[in-house]
Amino acid sequence: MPELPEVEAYRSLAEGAIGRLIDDAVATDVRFVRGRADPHVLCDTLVGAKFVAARRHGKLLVLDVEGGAHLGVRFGMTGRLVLDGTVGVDRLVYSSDRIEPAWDRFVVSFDDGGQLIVRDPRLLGGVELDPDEAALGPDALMLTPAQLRAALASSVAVKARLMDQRRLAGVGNLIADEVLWRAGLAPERRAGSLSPAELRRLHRHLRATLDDLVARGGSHTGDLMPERRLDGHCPRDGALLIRTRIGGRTSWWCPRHQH
DNA sequence: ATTGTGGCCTGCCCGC
DNA sequence: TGCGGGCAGGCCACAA
Repeated sequence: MPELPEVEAYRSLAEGAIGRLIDDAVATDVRFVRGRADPHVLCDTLVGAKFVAARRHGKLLVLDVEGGAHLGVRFGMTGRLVLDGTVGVDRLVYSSDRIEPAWDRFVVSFDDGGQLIVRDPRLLGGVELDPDEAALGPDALMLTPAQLRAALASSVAVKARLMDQRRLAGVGNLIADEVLWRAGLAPERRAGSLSPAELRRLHRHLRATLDDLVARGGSHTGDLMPERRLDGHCPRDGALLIRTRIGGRTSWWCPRHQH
């Protein structure tokens, strides 16, 4: 599902929309428009303007609009970005590869005939005018060791804390499992109980894993991913993986080397 | 303030 | 062959 690597790919794709005159914007399903702004106001803000930048903050894509407005795009777990017919990410776990016109929830048309489309079979994603970026923690890809330590100052399970977008932004369920597996830390560990050495290890693995998965092209390309299933075994030591529920999410981890 | 829980949304897969 | 139930998880509203 779209975690940081997918949204980074979407951001890169969206750079191709910068500087082009927008002559139409349509929210085909009003439920896809989030936040306080009226759908018509949001669309009217775009028409006649241009995007001037494509940024990413965690899993939030922000398209800066000429004149000072910001268009926030969230992808939920099944959302795709399409620019001029090019899909941002080839394969999306848990989503469908079929093409249904009804799944095009938000369509921006340019005067050159091209289109920027947010496609989402389910409506878990959405677009929002001037999203509250301050509510998001520091981006996981730029996180310093001190910021990680601050984000984990809690008695909550370390995995739940890693996925809390207000503490650090960009880590979802699959990447949280992958990072903790690589770092050898049990997801159930209290976040605040990590020793300085463990914090350092986790920080290194977080950065390395994100770089790795961005390069490989998706959050589902982790080494643990193929074994996140019934009867799955640890790719490192062969132990039978444990399945538990942490922070409301299914978690797979190795009881032999994750402590 | 912090933390936990349930609901939203719907394609897909499994068992009957 | 069709059908219904359960599952997937990002995000938000709400409760304690």
